[in-house]
Amino acid sequence: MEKPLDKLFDKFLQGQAIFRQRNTLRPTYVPEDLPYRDEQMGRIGSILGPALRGAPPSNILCYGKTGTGKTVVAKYVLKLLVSKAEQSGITPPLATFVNCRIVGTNYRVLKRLCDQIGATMPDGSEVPFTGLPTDEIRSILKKKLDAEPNILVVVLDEVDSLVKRDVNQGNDILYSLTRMNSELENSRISIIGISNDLKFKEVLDPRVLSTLGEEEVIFPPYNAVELKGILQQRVKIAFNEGAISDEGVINLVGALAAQEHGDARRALDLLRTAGELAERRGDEQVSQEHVREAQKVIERDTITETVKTLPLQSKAVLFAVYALASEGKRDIFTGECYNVYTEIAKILSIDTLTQRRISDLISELDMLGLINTTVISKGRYGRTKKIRLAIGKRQIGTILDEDVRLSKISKELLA
DNA sequence: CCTCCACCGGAACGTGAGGAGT
DNA sequence: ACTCCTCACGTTCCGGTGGAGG
Repeated sequence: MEKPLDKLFDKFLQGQAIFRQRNTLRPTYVPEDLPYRDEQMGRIGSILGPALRGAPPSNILCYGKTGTGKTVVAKYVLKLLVSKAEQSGITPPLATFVNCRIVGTNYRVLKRLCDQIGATMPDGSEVPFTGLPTDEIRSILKKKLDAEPNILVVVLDEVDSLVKRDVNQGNDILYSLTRMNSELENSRISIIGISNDLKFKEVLDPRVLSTLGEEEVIFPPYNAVELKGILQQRVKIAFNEGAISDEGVINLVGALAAQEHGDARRALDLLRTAGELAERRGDEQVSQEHVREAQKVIERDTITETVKTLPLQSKAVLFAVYALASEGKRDIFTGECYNVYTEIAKILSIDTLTQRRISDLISELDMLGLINTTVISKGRYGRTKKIRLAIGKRQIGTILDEDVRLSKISKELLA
């Protein structure tokens, strides 16, 4: 126990730790330069450029899957724009950033904007979290903006989640923001919407779309070569020299992430986890072995997370599958699963749902990748779904056991 | 070739919680 | 305080179906 720890601390003392700047591998980090996104940066830059001359830029919609650099490019260009304006002695545009997945409502979006541009209540205090009519906070924002000529650039990250949560409300927010322009005398607002969902446009109100979607910028996924380039760049700043054992490590990370539809965030996450793993073990270098291990860790973590956050009914269904699998059954049919589920529900004293509903829950578990199902016909003996656990029994068992309600019955049932 | 099992999965409807408007 | 909507979650009802066995 003492020895490896001793060794580990020694490493830190000698400054031989693996990381130089771990934070540069986190998704929030904006690097000095962004490879392979010249085209997108160019587009956004040329659209925002007029802001330097005091002219309002068009609104922009950015599309692309997760980890394709949308957010980071937006941040990067804005940062540059602001600093350029400052250098030239021009009032810089007000750059604000709102993540719509976290800040989910009309009011809170406005509140965030007020905070970021320093709009306050008439008495100078901060805008309250709640309690004001939405109209009022809107006019506070307007007043502050119009006090002097400003250009406000609003980045709405993950706008699609806004509309997904509530189509009407989402459209309302966007509509009220775009419309605010015509109510302002001195200032202008321009919006950069960022969306993961390519179909996002379809559910958008046409009035909103016509103003919001003036310009569109597409972010394609990175391919394996590009991912490798990005990794190489980050490795230089994130890790100490020689901390990566060989070229193969980066290639492997790149290849694994490329399989995940070119998600750079995943790639960097994988690299960081691999580094942390190596560090924790007191190894001097990150090897391919660490990367593979890290892949497993990440996978396991996401599975654990999805199972944990499952509603109790779904857990009960999963438990039923697990119980049957533990009895050595490889293939489980809906009927059997339902019977066991009924037992479990009884013991848990929760409502016993109908088979129809359970059938849907089973499909959901399939979508989440926790089980695999195929519809098969057993001829004379009917048509049903063949269910299999998609993950290790051991892992499912331990996670389900963490739920107090289920851990009680696991003994009862297996007895 | 037909039958008929045991479920699939679509559709319409019921219910209660939570928000927005008034 | 009140009504009106919308949603998520469930239920009921039911037509549909691949293929083993007659």
